[in-house]
Amino acid sequence: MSTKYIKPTESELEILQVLWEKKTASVREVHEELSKTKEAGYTTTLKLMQIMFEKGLVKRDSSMKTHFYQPAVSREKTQKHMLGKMIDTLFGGSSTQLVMQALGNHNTTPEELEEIRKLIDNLKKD
Amino acid sequence: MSTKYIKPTESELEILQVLWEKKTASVREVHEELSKTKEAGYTTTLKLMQIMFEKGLVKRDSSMKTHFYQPAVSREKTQKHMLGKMIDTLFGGSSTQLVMQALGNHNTTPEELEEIRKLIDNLKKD
DNA sequence: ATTTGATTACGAAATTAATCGTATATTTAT
DNA sequence: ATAAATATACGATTAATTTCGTAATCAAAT
Repeated sequence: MSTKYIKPTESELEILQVLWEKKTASVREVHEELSKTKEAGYTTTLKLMQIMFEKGLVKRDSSMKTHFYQPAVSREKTQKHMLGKMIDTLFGGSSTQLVMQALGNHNTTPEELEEIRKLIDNLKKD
Repeated sequence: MSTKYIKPTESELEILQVLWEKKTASVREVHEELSKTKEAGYTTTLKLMQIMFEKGLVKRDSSMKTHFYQPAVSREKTQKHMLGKMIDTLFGGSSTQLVMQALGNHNTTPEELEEIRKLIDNLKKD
């Protein structure tokens, strides 16, 4: 049952992001959301979501006139894949380098730092 | 002097990776390196590097028959951009989430963990 | 019933990215 | 000098992604 990984394209990721957030949404809703930051026609969003359905990136309930879509791939799994790829192609395989870069450049609150430190302590136990 | 950021494509990134590593290289050298993991013709690599030159992603010395190429964008700046984008579109804007995911999924040696911990301690001081 | 509005389906154009073949030039070896 | 090997230039093709127009369908309002 090795469902092979389907790599979402740039635009598909934007749509997935909305779906991960809303859990369920119509094309209209997704489109409204995307329109906040992007310029594109309604049918473009529709078409993309139809393609995503064919690819198996989203599920949909088409029992009503307005179809409702849900993500069919988890955010976590997608994160993991893309992170891995990024570590490979941009950080020479070193996740540490990535972590250092991420922590260094983006501001993180002391609370978050503490959380990460706890995780490190836990990892060290193995 | 705001040189606008040029986003490398997937293939361009692979080439940049080689150049960042080697500092300077001919098309042949880059191609050999890519061939270890990828199947593509020599002229494909050549063409890509020519396009990258036009875009300003690489510099080149064409005073000899064999041209020598160098990266024209820094690894750090590229990492920063792509990381930022990824944090936005995939981790809901939380760099902490990305760090946790990276540390959790990819195996990191105790030494590296220690290094990260030190960084965290330093960041906390501010 | 008929019109109006919203929705999906679908094909095709437009754009961007990647691949490759062929011509031409340059260097090296014979 | 000539042939062989190696480079670049460049156009063309293919492939992948994104965009959109138009028709068909359905629901709601008149």
